[in-house]
Amino acid sequence: MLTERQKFILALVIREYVDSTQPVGSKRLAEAYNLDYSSATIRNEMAALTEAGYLQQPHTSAGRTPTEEGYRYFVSQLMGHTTLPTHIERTIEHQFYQARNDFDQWMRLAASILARQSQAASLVTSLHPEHARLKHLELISTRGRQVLMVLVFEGGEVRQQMLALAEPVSQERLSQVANWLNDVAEGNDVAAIAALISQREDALEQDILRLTTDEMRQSDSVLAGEIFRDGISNVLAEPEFAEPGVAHRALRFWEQRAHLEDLLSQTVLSPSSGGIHVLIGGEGTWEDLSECSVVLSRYGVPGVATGALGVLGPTRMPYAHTISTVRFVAGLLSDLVGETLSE
Amino acid sequence: MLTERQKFILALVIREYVDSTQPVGSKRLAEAYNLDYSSATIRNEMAALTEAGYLQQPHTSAGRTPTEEGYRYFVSQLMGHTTLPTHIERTIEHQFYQARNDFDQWMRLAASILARQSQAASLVTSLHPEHARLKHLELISTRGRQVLMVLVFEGGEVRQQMLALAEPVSQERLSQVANWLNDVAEGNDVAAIAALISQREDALEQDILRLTTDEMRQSDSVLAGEIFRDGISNVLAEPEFAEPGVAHRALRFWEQRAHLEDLLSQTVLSPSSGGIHVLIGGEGTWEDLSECSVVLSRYGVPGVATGALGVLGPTRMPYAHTISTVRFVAGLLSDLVGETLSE
DNA sequence: TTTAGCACTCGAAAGGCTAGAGTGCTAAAA
DNA sequence: TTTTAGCACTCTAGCCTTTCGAGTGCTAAA
Repeated sequence: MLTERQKFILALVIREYVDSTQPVGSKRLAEAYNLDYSSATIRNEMAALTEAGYLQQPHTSAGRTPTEEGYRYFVSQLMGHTTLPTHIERTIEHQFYQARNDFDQWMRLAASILARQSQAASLVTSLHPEHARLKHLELISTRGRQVLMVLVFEGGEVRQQMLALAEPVSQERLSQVANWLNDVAEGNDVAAIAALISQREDALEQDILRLTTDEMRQSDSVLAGEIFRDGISNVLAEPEFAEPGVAHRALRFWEQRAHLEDLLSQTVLSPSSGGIHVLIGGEGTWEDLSECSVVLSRYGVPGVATGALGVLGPTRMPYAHTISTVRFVAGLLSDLVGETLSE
Repeated sequence: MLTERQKFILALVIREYVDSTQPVGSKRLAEAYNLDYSSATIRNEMAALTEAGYLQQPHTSAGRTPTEEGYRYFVSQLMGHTTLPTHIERTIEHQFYQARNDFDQWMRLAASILARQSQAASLVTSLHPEHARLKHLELISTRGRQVLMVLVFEGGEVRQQMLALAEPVSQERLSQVANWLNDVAEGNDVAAIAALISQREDALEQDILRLTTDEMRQSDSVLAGEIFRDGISNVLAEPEFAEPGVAHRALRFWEQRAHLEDLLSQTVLSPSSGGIHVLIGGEGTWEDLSECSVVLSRYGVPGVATGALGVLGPTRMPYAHTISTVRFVAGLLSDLVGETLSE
C-alpha cells in the first residue's frame, strides 16, 4: 500500500516523464515542481516505488521511468475522471454537425479527430448491427445476368453484393422477388430468413434468400465492414519509435484485420465489457505492442448497432487526455447514431 | 550519349545497389559478376557515368549509388518491358476469382496483393464513374423522419446518404417518389436531373432531386470514395526509412487525401496520361517524397468508370518487378470491372 | 584502349577519457 | 521517528583519437 506522498510522487514522475521523454531524477523533480521536501526524501520514496514495482531505472545511475505496472496504477487509481476542455468539445461537436449526415463520413471524421487530438494512430470500425435484422432488400439488374443486391439492415447498415445469375432475368421479375421478400422478411433475423429457403420452390428466390443469409452472417462478424484509420504517421514522430523495429512491429499489427479482431474481441467486444479499455504495453499477450498502449471503446447503441474505436500510441502517453478524447468521441458518435436510429 | 558498355554498367550498379543497399565499388562489381574487363576499366566508366549525372558518391572514398536521374534513365531506357513470372500471375488471378464478387472486396484484395508483391505501401481508390449517370434510386424509411437514400450509378457504384425530412413521410409515399424518379431519370446525368428540379412543384420531390444531384457531383470528384491502403508497415522495414523523419514525412503524405488528390491529378488522371507513371524522388514537386518513388496506374474502363492504384516505396526499388506488378494488377482489375459492366 | 600498381582519402568501428547527472548510504538535524 | 545535507560511487553520453579497409584517381606499361 502506497502512502499519499508516494502516490503524489508517482504521479509527478509519470507527468514529468511523459512531458520530457527523459528518465526523471530526484533533484530535477524537486526543483521543477518546487516541492517542500528535499531531493533526498524523494530519493527514498522513489526507492520504495521502485521496490513496489511502479518505477524502474534504465541503469544504475540514471533517473526513473514508470513501469507498465506504474502506468496501470496511475490510470486506475491516480488519474481520476477527466474531461476535455469545454472549448475543444465544442469544436469537435461542431465538426460533426457540419459533416454530411452519413455514417461513413462520421467515422472517417471520428478517426481524423482521434488522431489529431491524441497525436497517435486511430481506428474506427464501421457500425454494424448486433444481431442483423433485415430492413429492406433491393435487386437491380445492371447488365445481362449481372445483378446488384443491396441489403439494408435495421440500424442503417447497407451492404451491397454483385451476383451473376445462371440466366438473364428481367428487372420486373427481380422487383417482384424483392417485393415479396420485403413483405415476408422485413424485421426478421438470419434464422427466420434461412427457414424460408426450404419452403420455396423457385430457384431464383432460393438463390436470393441464400445470398441474403450469407451476407447477414458476414455482417454479424465484427470486422466485416470498413476499418477507418488515421494518424499512422503520428506515432513515427515519437522518440520511442526511433528504432525502426518497434514502429514496424506495431504498425504491422495495426494493419492486420486478424490481429485487430483478436484485440477487440478480447476487450471492448467481450460480453462483460463496458466503458473504456486501456491496454498498456501489450499486456503480455500482444508481443508486437510491447512499447505501445491502446485505448479502446465501444460506441453505438448497445443491443442494436455498435462499433469500436480507439487509439494506438507509445506507452509513454498522456493517458488523461487520450482517455478523455476517446470517451468523448465515442459518446458523441453514440449520440449521433442513437438520434439517427430513434428519432 | 552513353556507350553500350556504360549502359550495361549502369544497369549492373543499379541492380547491385538495389540488392545490397550498399554503395557499389568497382572491384566488388567486377568480382561479383565475373566481368571480362578489370576494375580499373569499370572505374573509368563509372567516372564517366558520374560525370553524366547518373551516379553519385556519398563521399570521396566510397562506392557509387544511382542518382534520381540514373534511376529515370534506367526505367525509361534500360529496363525494357518485363512481366511477372507466370506462376505468380496465376496465383494472383486465382485470389481474385476466389474473392467474393464485390467491388470493395476486390479493391481491398488489390491493395493487399500490391503491398505483398512489391513489399511497399499500396493504395487503391474505389471505382467511380467518369461521368455519373443514375441507374437506380431507392428511398427507405428507417424511423420517423429519417430516410436512407441509396443511389446506384451506371458502372455499379453505390452511394448512400441519410437524410432527415422536415416531417414524417410514409414508406408508400417514398416508394412512389422513388419509382417516379427511376422512370424519369434512369440513365440521365447530373445536368439532366438538375433540370428536373425547377419543373416540379412538390417539396419532397425537389428535396430528393437536389440531394441526388449533390451526391452525383460529389461522386464526380476522384477521391470521393474510399481509399484502400495496405502495406504501410512494409516501408518501415527498408533501411532508408531508418531515419524517423523520412518515414514520417512520406507516410504523412500518403495519409492525406489532399496530397494524394494532387499527386493523382497530375499523373494518372491528367487527360493526356496513359499507362504506368513512375515518380522518382518526388520529382522536385513533392518535398515529402524525396527518398521515395511512386508507381501509379489507372484502372477500369476508360470513359465509363475508372480508379487509380499504386505503390509507394524507397527510391532504391526493384522497378522492373514493381512496375510489372502494378501493371498486372491494374490490368486484372480492369478486366474484372469490364466483365462486370458489359457481360 | 586496357590494366596493373600505387599513393591517397575518408568514413566506420573500436578504444579511451571525461563530465555530469543520479544514486545509495550515513550521520546529523528536526 | 523522519528528514536532510553530504559524500563516495556508478554509469552513460559525448568526444577524441586511432586504426582498418574499401574505394578512388592517376600514371605508366602492356
